[in-house]
Amino acid sequence: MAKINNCTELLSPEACSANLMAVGDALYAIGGKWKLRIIVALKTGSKRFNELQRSIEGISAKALAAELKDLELNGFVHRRVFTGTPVVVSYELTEYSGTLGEVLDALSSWGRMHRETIKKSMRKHKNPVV
Amino acid sequence: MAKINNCTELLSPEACSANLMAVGDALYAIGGKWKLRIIVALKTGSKRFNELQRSIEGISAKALAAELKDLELNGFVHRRVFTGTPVVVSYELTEYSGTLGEVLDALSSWGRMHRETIKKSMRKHKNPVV
DNA sequence: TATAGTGCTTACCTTTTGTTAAGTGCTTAC
DNA sequence: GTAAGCACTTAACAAAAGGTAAGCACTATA
Repeated sequence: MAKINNCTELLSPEACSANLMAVGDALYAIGGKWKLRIIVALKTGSKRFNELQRSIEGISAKALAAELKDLELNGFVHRRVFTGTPVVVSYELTEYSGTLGEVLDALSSWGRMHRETIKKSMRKHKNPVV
Repeated sequence: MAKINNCTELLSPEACSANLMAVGDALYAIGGKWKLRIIVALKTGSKRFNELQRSIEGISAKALAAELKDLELNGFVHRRVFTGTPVVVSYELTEYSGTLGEVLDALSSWGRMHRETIKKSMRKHKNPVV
């Protein structure tokens, strides 16, 4: 009610366009449907291809392969091949992907909060969809 | 070198799938190419439609209109109509979009850092593209 | 002998996302 | 009188993203 909220702090136009560029850069690198999910999934430690696919609901082999290539190219993920039978390939986060810590924390805690908010507003409207 | 980095802190599988869900929820609400940029652009205060379009490089009127509708429906943006000639419509952030503060801060500071990293690695490889 | 698991790749197709260009109806500025 | 600005909307189209199903070459299991 009488709470001072962040959105009342106005940004200067210069700070705004600098932020727009920074957010644009970030989205360019880690935007899209899958990249952040893959990184989150790898936070439990290294995973093999099929293991990853099983832990990320809804991703196809094609999408996973393409995203992993991209993430490797951009230095977020390290691909390690164990020759043997069968050949095993494991993926793990690089040190650089550790710089995403704050982003991931902010995003996941916001996601949790948002889900609660939605649930509450559904109860309020007595409209229990699904 | 000997720095302890975040990515060595492993998550338990349960925490991981909870995080996957939370990040998924967040991406569902604010993912995509434009939503966060629009919110950032509105952090300078309310803006009219064409003003917004000018400040967000590359967005078309159709995309902007669609995203604004979505943002309004989900409670991030408030649409205010001033009847008169010509009719003026202004968009501003709601209090709820203030909850995205940490996400936006984390994302934009990471974006800045990432741009510097890329620039440095380009200098290192003596490959000054563009 | 057949099935499933290993890590992908390929061809084909659908869905999503986005663009451009035009138009609407009204007004003010040149 | 004509152009431009206001806030969009629509149609037609193109590009990007992503899904499905099959296949590869091999092995362990039933």
